[in-house]
Amino acid sequence: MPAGEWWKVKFQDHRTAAALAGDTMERPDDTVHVKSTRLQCTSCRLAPQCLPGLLTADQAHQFESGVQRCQSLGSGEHLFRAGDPFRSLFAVQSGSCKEYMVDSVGREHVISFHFAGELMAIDAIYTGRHPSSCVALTNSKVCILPYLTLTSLAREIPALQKQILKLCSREILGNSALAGNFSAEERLATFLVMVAARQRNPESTDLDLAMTRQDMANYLRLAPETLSRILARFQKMGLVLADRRHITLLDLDGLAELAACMNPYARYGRRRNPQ
Amino acid sequence: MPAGEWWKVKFQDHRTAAALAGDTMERPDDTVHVKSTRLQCTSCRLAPQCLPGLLTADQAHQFESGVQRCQSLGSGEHLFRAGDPFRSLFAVQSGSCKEYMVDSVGREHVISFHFAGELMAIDAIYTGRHPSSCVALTNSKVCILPYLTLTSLAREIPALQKQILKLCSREILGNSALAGNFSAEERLATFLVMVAARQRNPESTDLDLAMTRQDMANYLRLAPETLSRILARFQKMGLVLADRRHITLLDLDGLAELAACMNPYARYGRRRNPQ
DNA sequence: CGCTGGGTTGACCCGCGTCAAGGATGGTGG
DNA sequence: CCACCATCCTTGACGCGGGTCAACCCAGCG
Repeated sequence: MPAGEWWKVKFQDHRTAAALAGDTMERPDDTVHVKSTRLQCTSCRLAPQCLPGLLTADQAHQFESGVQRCQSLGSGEHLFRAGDPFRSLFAVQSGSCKEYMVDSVGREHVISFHFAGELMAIDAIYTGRHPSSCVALTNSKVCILPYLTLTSLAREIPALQKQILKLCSREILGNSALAGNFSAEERLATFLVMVAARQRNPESTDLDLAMTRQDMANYLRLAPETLSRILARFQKMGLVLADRRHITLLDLDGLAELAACMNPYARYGRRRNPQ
Repeated sequence: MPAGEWWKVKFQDHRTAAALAGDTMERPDDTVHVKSTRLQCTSCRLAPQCLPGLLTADQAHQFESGVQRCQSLGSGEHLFRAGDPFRSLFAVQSGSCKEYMVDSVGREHVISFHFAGELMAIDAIYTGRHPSSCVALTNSKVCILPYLTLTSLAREIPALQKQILKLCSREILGNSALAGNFSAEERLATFLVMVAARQRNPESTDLDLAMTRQDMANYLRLAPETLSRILARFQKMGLVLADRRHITLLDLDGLAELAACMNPYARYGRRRNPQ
């Protein structure tokens, strides 16, 4: 029995639009689910932090014509589901998505949220199937990056290869920030600071969260009630101003301090106690 | 301010043998810390699941001469420390390592354990510095894979590029297994099943853990006392037989069931209720 | 021997989950 | 325009899982 066998995951077997879209990518004639209305990488303001980040204009064009197609997702629509065959990576162009798994007891575990400029489905490369499901939290646009095309292109364009690995690394880094043994308060503070750094305008301290309290709580391993209470406490402490999904961070330094400095998104040079 | 700035991590500033070893790799004349006693990839029994996994014999030779050097680590010795500049990835050849971070309050958070055949330090690619520290749990040997050499080699050998991405994916997949909102019991069960699948002989149900209960507990977000108690409970239930660091898994199916089927390492076709 | 570090066990308690009720908001239809 | 409802969010009361503290055991070792 080859070593690979032991890594197989337990799949839910759902057919989805995304699986079809994945198929589509390998057979470019079939254009179902692939909308033509799309932003060019060369004019996308997120390009610097996305895959074409390190490319010259020429390379970006090559990249674009080689791999990029775009898919529109309505709020609540699935991009792929656990068990779908893996054919493409995805990049969020606008909007935001949630990756989650449902365990055998029926509990939902939110693996990660993905905002504009972020790469999705890296965890599917290993097994060749998506271990998690991905759903749009708001109306979103997602760039489809057929994996085979992407890797062969990466061979031609070293800067692209470099960027793919960087984004894989970022994914691992980001995940580890909340994985530690932190209190509910610390996790929430970390989350807020990280989201602030990852949103479209990272200078802004205004967050418009796309996810429900339930999703946030699942991600942070909290009950939604606890989340609500801690947020209320933060507000009393003057750290934030929370109005439903609109949250204003009043004291970023205070939050970062609560976050126990484990988050890799911490703004550089903004710390209260540099020591 | 470029987007990259916001991702900078707060570094501890330690100089280590590993940092030097990293330097060494870029200046091959300096052979300090690089032992010549090393196993060839072509004769390494772990090669199939390691980086040379998909290579032909010729390619493996090319890979080997291009990048592989070996470093011996005594138990408790550090491979790198948080803040060290990133120059190389590492692969465990024998023994096992612990990656951890220490937060601002002084608590240790174990990011991951790495066993033979596994890739380390992927999380350092993004920032160019190691966010975590890595220490050998037992006497270990580690293959040093200079990053620049590795990526340029990956361009020449598509199978190598493919394998690098697969291992990155595995890393992400593995991390997410324990990240969810599981009970202490579920996390421990998942851990045991995962370690069993990852050890040298995955058929064996005998584990010789290299880490202390404290390390295990830190990794599982538990107090060592809780870990001890749950292990005792597992023993009473006939699931395991625990004698200090030697643990025999008596009922793998029972453990996998407790693990709530969220671990990607679950053995295929061994489930009690396939339904 | 005694010392040391790791592991176990028991008693107690607190952080957070659970359960339940109530409030706000937005969509839909009348 | 309002009535109605579903969904999301908040708040309070209470209980439990697992953390904390302390004592003890056990193996290894000088």
